[in-house]
Amino acid sequence: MIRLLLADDEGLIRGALAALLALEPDLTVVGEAADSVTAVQVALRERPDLAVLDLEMPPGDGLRAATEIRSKLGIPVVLVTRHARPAVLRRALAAGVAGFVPKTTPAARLAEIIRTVHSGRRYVDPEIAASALTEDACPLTDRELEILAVVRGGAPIAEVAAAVHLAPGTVRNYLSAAMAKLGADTRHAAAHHAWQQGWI
Amino acid sequence: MIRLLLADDEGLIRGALAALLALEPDLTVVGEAADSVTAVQVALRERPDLAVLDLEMPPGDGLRAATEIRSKLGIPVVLVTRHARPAVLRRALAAGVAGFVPKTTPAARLAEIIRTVHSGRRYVDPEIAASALTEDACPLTDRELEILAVVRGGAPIAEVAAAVHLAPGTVRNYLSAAMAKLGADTRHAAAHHAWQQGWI
DNA sequence: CGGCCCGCATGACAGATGTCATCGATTCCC
DNA sequence: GGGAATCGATGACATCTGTCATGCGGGCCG
Repeated sequence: MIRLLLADDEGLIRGALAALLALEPDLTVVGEAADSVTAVQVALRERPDLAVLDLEMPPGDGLRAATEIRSKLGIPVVLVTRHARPAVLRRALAAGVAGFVPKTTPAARLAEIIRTVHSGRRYVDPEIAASALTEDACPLTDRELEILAVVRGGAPIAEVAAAVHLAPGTVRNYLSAAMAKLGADTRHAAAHHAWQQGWI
Repeated sequence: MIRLLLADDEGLIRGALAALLALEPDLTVVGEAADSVTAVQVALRERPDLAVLDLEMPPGDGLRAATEIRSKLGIPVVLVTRHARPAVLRRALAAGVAGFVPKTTPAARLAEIIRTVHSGRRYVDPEIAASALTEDACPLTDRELEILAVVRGGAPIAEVAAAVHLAPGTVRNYLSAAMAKLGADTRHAAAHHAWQQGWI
């Protein structure tokens, strides 16, 4: 019997996934959580064999919870996400996640994936993995990404500069470089693009 | 026995919801679809008693499918959405949707809601309904919304003007008005805000 | 009819933004 | 130590953007 922790901020989805997994005789959900902080707490209390986490989960994201659960309990983590892009996959694997499942995956496959991961192997969505190998990596530097992340909310440059502790002129330089690399006309278009690619 | 159509573009969610609903003895899923066009086709073929549709579903959105299914089959539609804001609720109700369920709803409630709607009554998430009554309506005009929708992708003003067939100066005027109403510093912040509120 | 409001457009102007050349400080490597 | 590379910053300049005042035409209502 594989004991699972299930975390997703959307109650309907969390409950539906629980119902789906309850159909499997060898799986049992021993804990649920609606945010990443609770997820870690419940994991420490229930000591599940494996954790299934939604990536899009406040506060921050599920990746932090995944890292923490892995370091504190040493159990494998399966990450479920709607935003399945190569860059996201890279970050997830870097964080030591054992399973990477887009929400477009057929529901019937989830149980097998969980068993695969529980047995010590890894599972990565083949389509995303293929893209990750063929697609170019993100051409942006860390600073450029950091700045674009702030820009995404629509903030004017002065605010961005304050947020990242840089001079406004410097921010404009970084944005100029990022826009050139991305072929974007405005910093907002660049931020939009970077987000769609999963870079920020 | 209530015969259901289930449409959601995310296979994992669709399958999980099917598993959840299959637990109820009086509910049966007779058709599934992964996009709004297929949803209408399947509905016409299977003639379900009720349709459960995800709002965020390509192409366009689930609202179009909801309207079409209602007009062609006359059956009640339950709309499930992640983006539950008062403005979205208003649009859904205007389209004749009988049930409005945020994805944060506890999973256990979905079956009751479906029964309620099937019996001819309506169900609207109480929290969203309360906000819809107390919150101010959208202060933006149709043109302002149309323009903000184009702006959201990060396009420069010239492109926006071309997209909506207006002079660039006029676009700036509309944006200026919208930004004033929304208290935003830039058109991008305004577009971001309008989207968060579900206005575009 | 005449006034009035509204949608659309224009022009002018200040301030924000994108581009570019350059410079100081730090680090790394030979 | 010298030199190259990198990061952060500055200043100048052309453009783009946001604001405001204004004008034109078409409905609407008294």
